Amino acid sequence: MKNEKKISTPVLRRLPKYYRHLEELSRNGIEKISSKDLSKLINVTASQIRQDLNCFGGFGQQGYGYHVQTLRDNLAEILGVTKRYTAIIVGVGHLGQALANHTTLPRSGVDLIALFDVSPDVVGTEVAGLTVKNISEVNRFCLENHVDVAVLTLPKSEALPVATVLANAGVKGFWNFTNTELSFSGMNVSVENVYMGDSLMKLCYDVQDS
Amino acid sequence: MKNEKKISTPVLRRLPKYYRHLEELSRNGIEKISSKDLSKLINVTASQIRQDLNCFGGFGQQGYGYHVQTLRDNLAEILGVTKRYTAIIVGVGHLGQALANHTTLPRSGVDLIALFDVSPDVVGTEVAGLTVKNISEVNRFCLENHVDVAVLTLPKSEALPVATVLANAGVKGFWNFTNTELSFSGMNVSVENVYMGDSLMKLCYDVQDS
DNA sequence: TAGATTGTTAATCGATTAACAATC
DNA sequence: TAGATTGTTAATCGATTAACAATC
Repeated sequence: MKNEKKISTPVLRRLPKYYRHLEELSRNGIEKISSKDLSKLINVTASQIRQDLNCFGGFGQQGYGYHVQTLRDNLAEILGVTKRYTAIIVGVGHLGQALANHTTLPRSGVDLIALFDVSPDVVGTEVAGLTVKNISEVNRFCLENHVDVAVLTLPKSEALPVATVLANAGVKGFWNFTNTELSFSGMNVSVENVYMGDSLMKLCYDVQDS
Repeated sequence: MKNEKKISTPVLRRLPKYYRHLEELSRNGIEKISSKDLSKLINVTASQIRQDLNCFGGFGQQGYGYHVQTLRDNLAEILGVTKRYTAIIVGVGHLGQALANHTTLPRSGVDLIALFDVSPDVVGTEVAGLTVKNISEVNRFCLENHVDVAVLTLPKSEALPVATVLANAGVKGFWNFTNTELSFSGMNVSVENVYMGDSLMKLCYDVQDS
């Protein structure tokens, strides 16, 4: 749908960061910013910022810099944050509940429309304004409703079987907190893994001999 | 304290992944594995696995492969997972509570010893077996107790000021969930940022035109 | 016009992959 | 010994940085 030039992952991973900072600048009423000033602010070289942004076209103006609001809006557009997505959370433990109540989902344009769990202790309770459904209903739910994204916050062992069901029922993206390598051969499904434990281990490594 | 050869970040970031999989292999009673087989399992080239591991010394054996348990133990040692760390959580909202109750901390050898918050609704309540303390006590607490790591799950605006206090009180590592660029000039403090929102945006990007 | 700063090309750097000799 | 697979060097690839001409 967009510019057919393939964007590299490193570039893509930096876009949200740019967007975050531009949002803040915009909120603070800053009108323009040069790649040099932005560079200082976010710890990325000016050269890289310009290089990255130019993957998507010339958003700046020579001799002036970048118009903050315009650039922010363009990034929002590119990232697809302006679109609406629907999501379900599968596994309503502590983490699932936290994400249900967090601002992260809505801030990316993602509407939470249902939560699922196995445990009778949780099913039927209300979380983030929604009644938690039984996992047994998840397949039908996804077939009957358009679900873009599934947030996987369930036990490791259940991750792959459940995700397979969901992918077959039309779910296009998985936000995966289960520390499992998911793979859907040739199914045009996106997976974004969040390995919180890995991040903590890296921190422990850094801390241990300091 | 360890081999002085500086290890590159990309390598370091893969180690937890290796460790995770070796743990699982070990749990499943697998005794040996070749870089080739491991490669298939975790989606990293065999060449890279060997290259990475050799940063730390020869853990394998020609013609045989790697002894799973030995390699796992070595990685645990390198990552520092066998050591004990103490941690506090600052900001006991949904995410803070989730992390307090999660297995992530203990699995890296991190003991949660205190939680802090500002809100009178939360202070004094019990979370994960600990009574939430008032944030006003955090400075003294860190001076009086050895605190290795602070988990930052508080509002963005409070992140930097609070972290500065903590760093001055001897905290060596920050597991930062606040979407803020923390920086401590020349203070030998490690920061590990978890940008969950960025990850979700990347997912939205991938999903949008599929 | 002069100054600033982009867009973009070229140079550098580092990370990944390939290849193979060493060796179990 | 022959087969397998590592440890390690060399080749490739890609990403980052530097430089500068274009231009506002």
